[in-house]
Amino acid sequence: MRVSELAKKASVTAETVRHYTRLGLINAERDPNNGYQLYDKVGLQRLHFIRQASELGFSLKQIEEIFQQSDSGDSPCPLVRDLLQKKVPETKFKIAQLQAHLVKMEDALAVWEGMPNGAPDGHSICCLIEEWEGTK
Amino acid sequence: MRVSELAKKASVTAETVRHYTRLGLINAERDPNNGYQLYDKVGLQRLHFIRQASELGFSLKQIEEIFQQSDSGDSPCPLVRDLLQKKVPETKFKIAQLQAHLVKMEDALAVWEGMPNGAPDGHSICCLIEEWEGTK
DNA sequence: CTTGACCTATGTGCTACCTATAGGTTTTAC
DNA sequence: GTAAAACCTATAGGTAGCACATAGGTCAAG
Repeated sequence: MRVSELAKKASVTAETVRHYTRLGLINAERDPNNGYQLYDKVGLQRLHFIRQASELGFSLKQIEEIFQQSDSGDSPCPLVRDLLQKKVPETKFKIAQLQAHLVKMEDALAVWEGMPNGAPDGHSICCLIEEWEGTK
Repeated sequence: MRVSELAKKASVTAETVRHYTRLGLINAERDPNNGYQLYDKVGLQRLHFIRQASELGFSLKQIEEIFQQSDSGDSPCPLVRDLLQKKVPETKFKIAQLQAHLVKMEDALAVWEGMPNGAPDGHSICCLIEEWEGTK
């Protein structure tokens, strides 16, 4: 099958399929007549896999590593477990950061509630930000 | 003062200062002798502002808009309020997504707890991911 | 035989910088 | 006085994961 057909089956754009193909994550053969990319079942399987793994937060680079493992005959499962276990605390950290971030924003908005809009006087840019000390 | 000195005062790298300068967020004069960038108090003030605003989640593009407002003599404060108010729900959404993400990962790890590492058999890549249907 | 849907490769854009290259300048130390 | 260390410059390319635009070739239907 060709890019569009494969793309539809996995609910992604044809560009995405080409992107993965360029990165070597999916193999394709060339139609000798017109140079079109031709994909098979394995391509579809890999595409599904990529999507699943992406959803779990794996980067395309990590997915490439996983493929390399399995292509070279080793079980990638331990690698996958390992990667995921590292990702959990990372994600927790990101969430904590965003939440701190959110608090800062809501805090700033609350503090600004009673403050006037300063006209630019050549000394300050926006009093709202400059007089906000950062709530730690 | 020169890049490095300015950078130190704001605890950023010299490259970051150059980046902001290239984007036109900070103005610098040239030393006619050697072509070095020379910054003044205003540059430092702007740099501090950029960092504060970044911490609040503003993009450099938005910061540029804020500067344009204040440079053209208008108070940027309403713009700042507006931008921040839009940012709050966006951040909440991102947090929710990451949390859903986290749940997926922990879920997967829990399910995999009792599963064996499949050796690649030419049909599956990593049973852990493939047999994981996505917890919706 | 033309139209429209499909395919190709290449290159650019997005964010906020970081790193590398290759070279000129200034300061410090001996 | 000079040589090394520390500093500066510009340009280009890398990062993640595609989306989009360009310019063109291919193919099925009417």
